Amino acid sequence: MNELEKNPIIISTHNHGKLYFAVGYSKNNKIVRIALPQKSLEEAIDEISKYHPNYKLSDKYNDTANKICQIYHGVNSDIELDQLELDQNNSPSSKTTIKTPFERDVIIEVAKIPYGTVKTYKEIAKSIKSTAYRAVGTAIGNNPFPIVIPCHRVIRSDGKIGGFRGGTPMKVEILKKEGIIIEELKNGSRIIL
DNA sequence: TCACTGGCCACCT
DNA sequence: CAGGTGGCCAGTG
Repeated sequence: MNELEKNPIIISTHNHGKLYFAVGYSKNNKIVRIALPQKSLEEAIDEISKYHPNYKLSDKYNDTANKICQIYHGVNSDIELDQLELDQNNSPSSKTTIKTPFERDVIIEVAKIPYGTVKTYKEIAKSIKSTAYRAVGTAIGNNPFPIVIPCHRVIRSDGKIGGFRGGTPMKVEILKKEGIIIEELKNGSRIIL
């Protein structure tokens, strides 16, 4: 048990229409986890508390939660990487934010994808000098910072959308809001490059 | 150590 | 284009 384990994280939330957003902060002012939008406040909080059961609610970081909401809705904005806790040694929970160097490399690479553009899982793998395409997908699936780390901008090599923790439809929705043209096919949607 | 499991890829009908 | 198959490779238990 490290010292941080005793300290609760702080969860702030934001509501927009029927969607609830939540963000978890460690004591040293770093984001440790972000929740994809949920249909209720409880669910949004739970998305974070299940990884960090020791938490307190606060409005301290409501502005961040609001910003995450805006990014979700296609506003071209970003949150600096240094606001995120990317060091697995600093995790306030035994369920760490980023578990391995591989995951960290993937997350950092995905962070570089500009607004309104996409990259493939294969390209991400190549960028980090790896051929582990599938592992890249898994790592992105475990991304603790959805929306802020734009995992929705990573698609399959054949142009199809690929998976998303919040469901492929949500991924499609965010991409459309960023201005990406998507054609509907019988067996799923496809990006028009 | 071993057997699985994936937000995948390439190739084949 | 739509399915199916084998092959990858990092994590997990």
